[in-house]
Amino acid sequence: MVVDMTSLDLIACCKPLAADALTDEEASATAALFKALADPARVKIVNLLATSDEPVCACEFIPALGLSQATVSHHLRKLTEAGLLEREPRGKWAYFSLDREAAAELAGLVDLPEVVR
Amino acid sequence: MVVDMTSLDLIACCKPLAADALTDEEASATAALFKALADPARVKIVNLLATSDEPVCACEFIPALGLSQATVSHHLRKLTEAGLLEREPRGKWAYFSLDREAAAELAGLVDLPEVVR
DNA sequence: TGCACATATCGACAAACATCGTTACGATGG
DNA sequence: CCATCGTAACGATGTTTGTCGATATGTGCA
Repeated sequence: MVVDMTSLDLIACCKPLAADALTDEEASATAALFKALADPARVKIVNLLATSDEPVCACEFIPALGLSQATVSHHLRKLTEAGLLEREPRGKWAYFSLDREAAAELAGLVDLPEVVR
Repeated sequence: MVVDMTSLDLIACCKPLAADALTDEEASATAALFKALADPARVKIVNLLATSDEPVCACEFIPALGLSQATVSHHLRKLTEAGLLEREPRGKWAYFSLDREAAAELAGLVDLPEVVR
């Protein structure tokens, strides 16, 4: 996208923005985290895990969410890939728990007050 | 999806989940907020606004994001609809600023420590 | 009034996504 | 070893979403 910059007379409406803006990579990484939570089913999963002090069996989410086993597995995968969940196999069951560190990182992201200077 | 429930011997792997789970409406509302931020361009917009103590002209975002005017307008609309941005027309320009109240609400959402009990 | 400009909206298109039935993988228990 | 059961992966399908060019709307200015 090449723009004709031969004249400078188009700068009229406002002052330059902050110089320390997010890079493409930072913005994409942040968006990926939010994307992992951008679904009601995944919000419920995180909520259920946040209110449980013990890992939760995958089978619990199926009735709790009212979705098929395949769909629940899909959502658990998305959250795990995003780093928000930890997966712990126990025999033939899979137990999931919140990655508290990732949750803290997420909390730091939206903690704007410090960013506001 | 009708399941044969004539016997109860399938309850074996874990204990019941917390009773105070999110409702469908709560989960959807929360997901909608995250969905608004689930895009790198929108993350950048919020970041730029968070680091500016004054409203920012819409035209600033076009070079900052490297996207077309139509696309930038689309993203600003999404964020505004989600309640995260405030739109203020000034003559033929449109100025945007962060809705600090909505940002605080978002911060409260991911502030898990209290939910962890 | 009419032109120039900033922004919003429309229509279209490709990519990503949620959902599910089915199948494959692994572990348990007889 | 075989049958069973829980979970993950595959393939398909309908929906949503990001992107852009073109057009419409609306404002300021000569």
